[in-house]
Amino acid sequence: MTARRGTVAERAAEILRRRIVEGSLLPGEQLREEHLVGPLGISRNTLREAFRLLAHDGLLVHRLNYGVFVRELGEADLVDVYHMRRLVECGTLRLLPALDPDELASVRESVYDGDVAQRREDWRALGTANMRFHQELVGLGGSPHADEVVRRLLAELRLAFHVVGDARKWHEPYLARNHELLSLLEAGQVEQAADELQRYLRDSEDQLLSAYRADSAHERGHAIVAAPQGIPSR
Amino acid sequence: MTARRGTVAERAAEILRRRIVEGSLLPGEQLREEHLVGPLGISRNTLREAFRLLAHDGLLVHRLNYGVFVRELGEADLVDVYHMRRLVECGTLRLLPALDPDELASVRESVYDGDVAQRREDWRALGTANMRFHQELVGLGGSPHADEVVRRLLAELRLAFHVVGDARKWHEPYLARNHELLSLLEAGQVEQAADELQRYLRDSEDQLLSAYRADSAHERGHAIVAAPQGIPSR
DNA sequence: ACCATAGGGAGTGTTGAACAATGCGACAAG
DNA sequence: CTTGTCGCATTGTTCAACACTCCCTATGGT
Repeated sequence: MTARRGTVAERAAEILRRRIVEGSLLPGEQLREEHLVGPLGISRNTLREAFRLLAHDGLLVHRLNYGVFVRELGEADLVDVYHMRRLVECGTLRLLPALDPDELASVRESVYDGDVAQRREDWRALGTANMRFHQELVGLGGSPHADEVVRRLLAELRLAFHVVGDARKWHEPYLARNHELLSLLEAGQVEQAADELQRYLRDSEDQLLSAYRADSAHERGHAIVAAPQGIPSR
Repeated sequence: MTARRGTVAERAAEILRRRIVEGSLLPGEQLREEHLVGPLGISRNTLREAFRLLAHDGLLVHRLNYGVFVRELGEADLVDVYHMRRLVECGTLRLLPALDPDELASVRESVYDGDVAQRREDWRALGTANMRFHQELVGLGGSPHADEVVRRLLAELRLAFHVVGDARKWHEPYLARNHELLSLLEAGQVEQAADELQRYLRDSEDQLLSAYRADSAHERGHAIVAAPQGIPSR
């Protein structure tokens, strides 16, 4: 019947992860244990274990004795995610040794998946392919730790992408740059690839951040951010 | 009574973490639930939660339906840890903006702690101070993700240090280099500091790896190791 | 001696219910 | 508008029992 590899908690976590990534569960939303135990068909203890797995990926946050909530990414979080991505992704490329052409197979494949998605106008798939591209890029380094960190960073990023919506706008412009990065790697020019990736990530960050600011600007109607001290609020 | 902040599971995890770091629990050793539930005075579910926390830090590994074990670091793991440390620590230093002298306070303090420990010939404390030095170094970058990653890496390293024993030999030579790094930072020469840290970490890795090889050489009678071609190290 | 294979058993995985502990929010008082 | 208190909903933790899986060993065949 259902896939039976891994523990029940892992499978439950996978279901919840999908709901979060696809937007069925929105950032800030609370996940109540009693409301999920029934539909998922698992016990409370197992559900709590699934919560921990997702919290470990940064998708959920625990508030002691109050509940678990879908993580909300603030601007500072976004900046940190991109800071870390530049550190790990660019650093990995820079330290890359000469690589056989077939080592690039999985990278090439993810770019190809992006092409297909674009032709099909399947923007969600394009986003997924784009994420996988970066994952495979880091995978070239062969470092389990780096893989793990990037996996986590990309998972968090999906929270942000969902806030600003419109997957096409965010991912389509970068498909061409993925091609360019791939070409540079195939030519063995890792330094230039790293530099290009640096610009790439900075552009992506800028774009996302300005969208974030525009979004939060018209969203808060009253909550003035830093009310000047001493002045009566009305 | 006992400190009551945080959950019971977190406190239990802290106890176990200390036992692992201090060597009361050796790498490869199995932690059986029934044998720990009593002495820790907690229930099985809570203990399992503590296990998850430590597994997340890389100190324990789960084997499905078989048990949890204290993580054993192989050579490949060590290489990966240092690879990642160079990526994050050196990268952080390189991207550091001009910093106020008092931002270096905590770094200075950790170096000072190392001096004190050396005078007292408390080699365990010297090791701790050394670890904290690197943690504070990365802390200068102000990146929560980087902090978290380095915390994890250093926790794993303690496993390796315990295997080869003799804390003095591993930490004392680096105290002077900590001073040098601090001086470079105080002078605002972040690039040179990053370069020095690069050499620093490479030396540390080499030293630890050769000790590892010497150790495993007379320990294994037959099990030939397939030379781990994991991380491209140079 | 070597390899494959079928139990046995130890220990984890999961459940469900019960009780304890705590933070939140509403309401009341200054 | 702030401060303080109280009730309650929700989580934190415990406990006992059962189901399930994998490791190990012994058995049999070659």
